[in-house]
Amino acid sequence: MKYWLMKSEPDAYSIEDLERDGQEPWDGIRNYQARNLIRDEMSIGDLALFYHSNAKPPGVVGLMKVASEPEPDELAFDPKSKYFDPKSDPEEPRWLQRQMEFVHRFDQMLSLQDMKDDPELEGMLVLRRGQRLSIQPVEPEHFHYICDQLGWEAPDGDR
DNA sequence: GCCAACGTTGGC
DNA sequence: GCCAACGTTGGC
Repeated sequence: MKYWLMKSEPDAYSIEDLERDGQEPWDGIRNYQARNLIRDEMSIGDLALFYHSNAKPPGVVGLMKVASEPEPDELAFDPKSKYFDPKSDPEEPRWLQRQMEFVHRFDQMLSLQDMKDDPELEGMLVLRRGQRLSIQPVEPEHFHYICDQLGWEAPDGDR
């Protein structure tokens, strides 16, 4: 199993929204590096940290898991969508999404500042200045450490 | 609102 | 293939 960190602006889609919806297509990815990760590297059942970006403060707020194989991102075909991409051919979709399933909302957020202040989390991509990738791989040690900090115990088999 | 860090585009 | 211009992300 691999571990991920996935960003969303809470104004657009928050952990509260995912808790309510249960499952949501993670669409609107328009970066090739992120697309390649969801296409090639993710597997069903992988766990992801839900990260609120552009928030006050930004940070990790919950957990979700990958709940589908890659699917075409239909927004790319919709001229009315802000994610419309005329270069994405429905016969060979350029942009992909995964269904993401709600797992847990932490009682407390682990803010970006908290993470920067913790030497245990040194090296995490999200801490790199100017790092904009909206889907990032997370080291298992970092993932489990964060869950421990937030009082969430992984089910048997997750570690 | 500012700006650093990139990714993308397009002229050449 | 190079690179300048431009656009976006996202912390602050």
